[in-house]
Amino acid sequence: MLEFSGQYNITFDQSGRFKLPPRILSDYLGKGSSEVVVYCLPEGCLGIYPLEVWQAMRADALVLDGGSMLRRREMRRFGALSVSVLITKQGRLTIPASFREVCGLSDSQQLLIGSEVGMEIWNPAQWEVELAIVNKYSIDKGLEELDKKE
Amino acid sequence: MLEFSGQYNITFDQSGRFKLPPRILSDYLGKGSSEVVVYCLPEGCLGIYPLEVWQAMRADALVLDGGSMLRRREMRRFGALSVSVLITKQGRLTIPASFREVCGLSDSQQLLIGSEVGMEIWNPAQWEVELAIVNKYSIDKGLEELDKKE
DNA sequence: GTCTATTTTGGTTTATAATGGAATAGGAGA
DNA sequence: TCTCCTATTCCATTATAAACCAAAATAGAC
Repeated sequence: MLEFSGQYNITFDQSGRFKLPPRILSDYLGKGSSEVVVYCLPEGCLGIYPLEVWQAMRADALVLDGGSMLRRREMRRFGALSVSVLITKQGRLTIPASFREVCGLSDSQQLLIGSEVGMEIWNPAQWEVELAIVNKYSIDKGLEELDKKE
Repeated sequence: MLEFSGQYNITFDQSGRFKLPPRILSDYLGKGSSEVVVYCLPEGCLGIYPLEVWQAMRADALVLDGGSMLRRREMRRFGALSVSVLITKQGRLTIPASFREVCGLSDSQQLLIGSEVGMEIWNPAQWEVELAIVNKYSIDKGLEELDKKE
């Protein structure tokens, strides 16, 4: 069974909550905790990761050396752009308003997109753009491979 | 549960006090003390750190050897630009007027930004600039990764 | 040194927002 | 058609934030 896959329409209510699709809900709960981390990705979407997945991402990015200001910026990036939230008994998730705004997710209708290790929330219009980029990347790669063979 | 993370709007009252969001309040109190250190950062914001965190920062930054004048300057920097304050029973924090002025935080509406080991108070306009810097850094890093793969 | 005015501090109240839960309605599958 | 699952809406409770007020402390004038 594939985890954290597929595309879903989600609807935010007035309080900034949405309901997780049942299948995705069990993907998260299957990790043993109802705590997930919401993280603003530079691509312009929100990542929703199980705590342990996020901790691994964080560890990868950690800057050990560098001046104190660089170090602070790194901590600021993760501190400011991530927050942990709990999935309620009814499978609802509340995304803080500031996080939605930063990523252009103020409308109530958004997309929930699987990314294998977690889900991402995308503005439908921005998702179109991203999908085009992703496709173009694979097509270019394919052409490149062809060129090399010839 | 992630500590000292997220973004919040805060409002200073006429006495220069603001209320800590409940979650952030418990992050500070969880360190065992209601004493925190306010420190002017060169980025143009105010850092609010648990006492022990600030002591570690200070120890890292302090130049141990070097001429006595250099040493005095270091100590002067920490002395002049930091002050300890107490969180009240009601979760309020008073920032001395001089500290707010130095960092351009005279308006009543400001931002409280997580930095993993403490919080920072930012002027909303300045935060926009900083966020752009932080994002550019991660995007550049992402492009770099793509380049390496090709 | 005492009195007064002003600022600061702590607390209370009230309005607003967030949360949790339940009920209803819609759809899919048997 | 019936049943079960899911989605959406609504409501009640709780929590939070802003404003307000009173007491205390500080500073200044006389």
